[in-house]
Amino acid sequence: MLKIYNTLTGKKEPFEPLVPKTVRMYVCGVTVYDYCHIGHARSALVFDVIRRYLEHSGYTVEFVKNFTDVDDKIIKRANEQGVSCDQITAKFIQAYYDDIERLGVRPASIEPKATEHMADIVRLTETLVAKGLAYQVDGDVYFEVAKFPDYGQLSRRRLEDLQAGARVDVDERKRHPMDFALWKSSKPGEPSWESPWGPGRPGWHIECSAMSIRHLGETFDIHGGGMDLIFPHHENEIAQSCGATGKEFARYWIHNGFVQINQEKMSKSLGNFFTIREIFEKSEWPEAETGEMLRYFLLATQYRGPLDFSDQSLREAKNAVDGFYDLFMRLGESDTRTTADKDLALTIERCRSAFRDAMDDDFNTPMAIAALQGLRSDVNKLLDHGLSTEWRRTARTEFRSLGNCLGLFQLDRWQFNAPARLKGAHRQAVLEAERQHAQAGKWDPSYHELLSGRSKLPPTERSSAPALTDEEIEKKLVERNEARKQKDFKKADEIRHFLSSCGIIIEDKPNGTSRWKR
RNA sequence: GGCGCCGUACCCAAGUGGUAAGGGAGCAGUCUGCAAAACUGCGAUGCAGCGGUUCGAACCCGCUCGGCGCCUCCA
Repeated sequence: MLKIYNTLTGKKEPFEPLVPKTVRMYVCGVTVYDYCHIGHARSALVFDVIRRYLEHSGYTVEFVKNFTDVDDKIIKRANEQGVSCDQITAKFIQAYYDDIERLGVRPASIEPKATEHMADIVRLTETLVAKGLAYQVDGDVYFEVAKFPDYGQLSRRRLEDLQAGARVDVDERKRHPMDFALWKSSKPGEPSWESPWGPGRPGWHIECSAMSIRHLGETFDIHGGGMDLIFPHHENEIAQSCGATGKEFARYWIHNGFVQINQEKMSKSLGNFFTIREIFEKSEWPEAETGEMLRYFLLATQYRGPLDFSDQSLREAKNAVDGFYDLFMRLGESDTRTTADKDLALTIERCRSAFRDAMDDDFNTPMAIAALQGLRSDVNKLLDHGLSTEWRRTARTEFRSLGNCLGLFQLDRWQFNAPARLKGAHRQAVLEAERQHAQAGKWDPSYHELLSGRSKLPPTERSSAPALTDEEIEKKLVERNEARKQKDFKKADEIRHFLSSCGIIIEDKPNGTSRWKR
């Protein structure tokens, strides 16, 4: 039984959708005026995983995630850059897709834009005015919070506690300081739409009410977003939507915690800000591996808690994922032994059950990952005892299936954290091999720093090392194993060190053959 | 001033009343020509501190300390 922590009640509650087997879910996407940072990534990822798990659990998920493409910040940005609002929003919507795709976030079922729902927005505003919950002042329309008795239920605030005007000047025309704009008259040069109150544009919150009601109905199951949206955004959405329809709006409210840097919220004013594309640009690993590493990192913390971002945590995540792909490599090899075959089914069943328990408990991804780690360890043991090719395939399939809920373990090839794994005498030998290559002018010696333990995400210098093709590597491997057979270990080691200095790790198998990895 | 969150081993991180999951890093060992992988073992008598409730508390209550967020735009 799935339980979800509901912000509205402050409790974990059993989840029962309004319509059996179907979940209708709305998530506040982004306001498109800038590149996405890791915080946006976390939010997108959290709800992507929730959606995936609901589907895995047998639900059909109608998942709506919006773009807010009319907004003060967009107008401001457009004016700064001397371009139109459309140009700004088009650019950053595309950037959003680019970034989020690299993280393996699946597109929502419907991704509506505010600008495409003006009729809905105007109609909703008219309804609120007609019901006496909103009033017009000049060309603006405000929602009157005092007319909505439940105002503050989501954020657990009383109207009297809200010290409006403490940090910003109160508009004298408003009846209550907390009244908020549904419709704003537009100044010359600003984007505007016709309305009964004159040309204008929607306020910040109304578009989400309009779009969610349009695509999911007046009452739906899940509404989500970042913690910071609880107030005022979601509070106001509830007031508008319930006020207009007289019905319950969203039934379960889910909010994800912040990404922090050194215990502080990321923000532009603090300058502690990482965009998604920045992470990819700085990563020393290929795109797919970087995406999965980031994903693992973001899911290794429960979605409601704060999450501190650091290079070290990111590297730890990479190492952890490497461990899984080490296993997948073994699972890809054939074996005729069958000793452990009979135990695999039970092992898998245990993991499935633990995984389900974890995810059912308010999407506890760290616990779910622990279950997968358990399976990794168990399967490695079975592999030592002897697992047939067929059952190896079964095990790999299981990792794919469960991993798919988290968006992990879908890759066929994986580039390992090779240089970081080298230790001791071997590392010295590799450094020496590399030094010789550098002297011979083969590649940039700055690669040294990569090998000798760097602490920051380095600029990608790997590209300056000789890139060997698979065929070249295979050829070297044959050469080396021939040497080993002849007991010419000096030559064998030279080849090993050469390959290591190119970022290739060789692992010898008991039968005299070897596997390699990047 | 109001509302709320966080503090668990070297690091990350579960656990929210029944006697501290998991991972990463580290150390030791098995295996191995070397190396890597894998496996085995080690690692918090204690969960910021102090009180209280309880047969029993990391979990409940109170206070204190430290850090953070929201109340203006923000994932």
